[in-house]
Amino acid sequence: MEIRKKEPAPLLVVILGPTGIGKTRTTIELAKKFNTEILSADSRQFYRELKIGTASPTPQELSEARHHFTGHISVKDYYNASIYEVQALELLEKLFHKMNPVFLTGGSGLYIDSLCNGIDDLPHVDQEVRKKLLAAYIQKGISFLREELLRFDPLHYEKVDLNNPKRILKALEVCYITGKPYSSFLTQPKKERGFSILKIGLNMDRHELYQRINQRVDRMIQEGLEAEAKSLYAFRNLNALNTVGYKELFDYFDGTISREKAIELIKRNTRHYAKRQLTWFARDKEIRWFHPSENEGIIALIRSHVE
RNA sequence: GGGGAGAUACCAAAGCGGCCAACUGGGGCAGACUGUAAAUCUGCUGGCAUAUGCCUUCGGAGGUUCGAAUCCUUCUCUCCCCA
Repeated sequence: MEIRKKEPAPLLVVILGPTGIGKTRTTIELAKKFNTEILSADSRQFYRELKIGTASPTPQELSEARHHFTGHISVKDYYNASIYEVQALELLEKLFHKMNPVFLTGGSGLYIDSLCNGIDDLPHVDQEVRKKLLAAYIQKGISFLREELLRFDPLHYEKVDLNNPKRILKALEVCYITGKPYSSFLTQPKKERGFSILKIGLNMDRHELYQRINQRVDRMIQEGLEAEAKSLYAFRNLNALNTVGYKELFDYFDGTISREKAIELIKRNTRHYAKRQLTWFARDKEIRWFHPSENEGIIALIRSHVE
């Protein structure tokens, strides 16, 4: 029998890193070089109404390389990492027929992970159940959530952060809907993907990064972030607007804080966010780290993986 | 020139004789995180030590006291009011 040479698996190159590090620019250059396209893994650039404040790729940048998952949904839509996993996987399969590698870039660790490793299947959210739970929490406090969780899912109770209402709320939601413990839906094994993955992390000296972030916020203000936020003020209670760059300006519009204070807070909160991203990425040992200026090294590494 | 208020750790700000290495907030640092994640949550933050602990701090210098960030004297500086 003839042994056929196995088709090499297509490659997904993930360009990740903290906000403001220069992922967009770097990835566009790479996409041009490899004549391919880009998927975004930035949970806020998904929203088409959010442009300036999320540093979404500009029309000019979009014309340089084809992007996916930027502005594909509205702030009014419900979305999560699982939906993203399904959609991104579907798209990737199509793209790999025509090109290789394909780039993925963004800073949302959870979304990157759910595409790379998979995320467990959970029942769909029931808005009614969710509302009731939230109301109960607001009325009775977190101790109520803890008691409920202990009753419905003692296993998960042992593991969750009992100070974090969001975590408990999510778990209870699933318990209520299915009548089964939330933890029973959590199956550790990593999902197999039909492509290989190369993770490239971009990072630099912390002070340098923070300076870039501060400057970028000033630029956003110059580019009209305030007007953008104003136009979205009506949606301020939506989760998608619970976003750095918008929530602070909403407070300013309310008269709670000064304009200067709002800008200062945007800078600080962006810095905090960048740190959280770095903490998330730090535990992923597969990431190969580079300074954004190390183009040659990055290209060489990708080449060696594409063959 | 006269009168008053104050100087506390990176910043702001409590403490006003022992329970103070010093409340609290901010900032900074570190961390957790399987679903609206740019969200949500946690810890540390004078130095050394795994820790009991030890060492150096509350503008400077003296003093009172068993014991001071806290009381007294004095010096320096800041702020406010009247000239």
